[in-house]
Amino acid sequence: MTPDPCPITPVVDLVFSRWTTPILWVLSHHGRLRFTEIERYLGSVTPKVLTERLRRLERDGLVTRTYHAEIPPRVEYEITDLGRSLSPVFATLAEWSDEHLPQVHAARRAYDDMGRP
Amino acid sequence: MTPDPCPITPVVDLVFSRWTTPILWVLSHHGRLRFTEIERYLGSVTPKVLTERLRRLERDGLVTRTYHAEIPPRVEYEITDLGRSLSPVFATLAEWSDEHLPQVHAARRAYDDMGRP
DNA sequence: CATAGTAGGTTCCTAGAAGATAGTGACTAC
DNA sequence: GTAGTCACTATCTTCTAGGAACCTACTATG
Repeated sequence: MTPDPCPITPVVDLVFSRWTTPILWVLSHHGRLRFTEIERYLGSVTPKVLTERLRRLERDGLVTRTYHAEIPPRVEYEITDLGRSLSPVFATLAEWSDEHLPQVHAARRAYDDMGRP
Repeated sequence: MTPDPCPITPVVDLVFSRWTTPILWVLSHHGRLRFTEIERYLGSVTPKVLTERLRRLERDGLVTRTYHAEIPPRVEYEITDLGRSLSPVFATLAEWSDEHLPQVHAARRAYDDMGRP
């Protein structure tokens, strides 16, 4: 009984699952990066999760993975045109954030101060 | 060591956690709704999770909750102006979806067909 | 009188995802 | 021969979303 499901749910699952936006962000701002470089930029992600996310982004066509069979191995990740096409979405979101995020924080303070000790 | 964290992460956590977009969607398209009406529109959400999400949206100032002390009780939820201000974000996202989602599906098919049996 | 139904939840329990920790292979530098 | 590099995997623990059942306080039905 879902007569009117939200039409953007598929995109939300695609683009806004955990770690995907930070990964796309660093790749779009620093170009081609190696695994450990992404890891360092993100700061707190574990290799297991980062591998999972990158594999998924690769499968979805948002990043490319280039493996160089050297010792030690070298793998480079790069954002694709499809991934870059998301930038208007991120821009709109950043704009909303600048304009309205303070209101959210104010609402939270008001809610927390109201009879919930 | 996060010299350049993704600036939209706070908004992503706010707006794109599980069930929040569908909830905002039905509230923006059907106006003032009761708990069970939202439940029916979403179809597969459990009351526990729906309560949690609505409380959080209320705290963040994106929806209002109006309690009528009747028997049986009646509670109405409505989207706020702050919540409505997100519609450009959703519109950009819907647009991207229309234009690029097929490419994502094509990328997935290509990836799955390529040597991963 | 005894069920059954109603609205808006809560309580308890389980399954799956995220996260923390340690290890691997094949080399190089000290 | 010990330590370090890189891109991961393997294993364990925690955390959260989800499922099923129950609650209050009433009304309507048989």
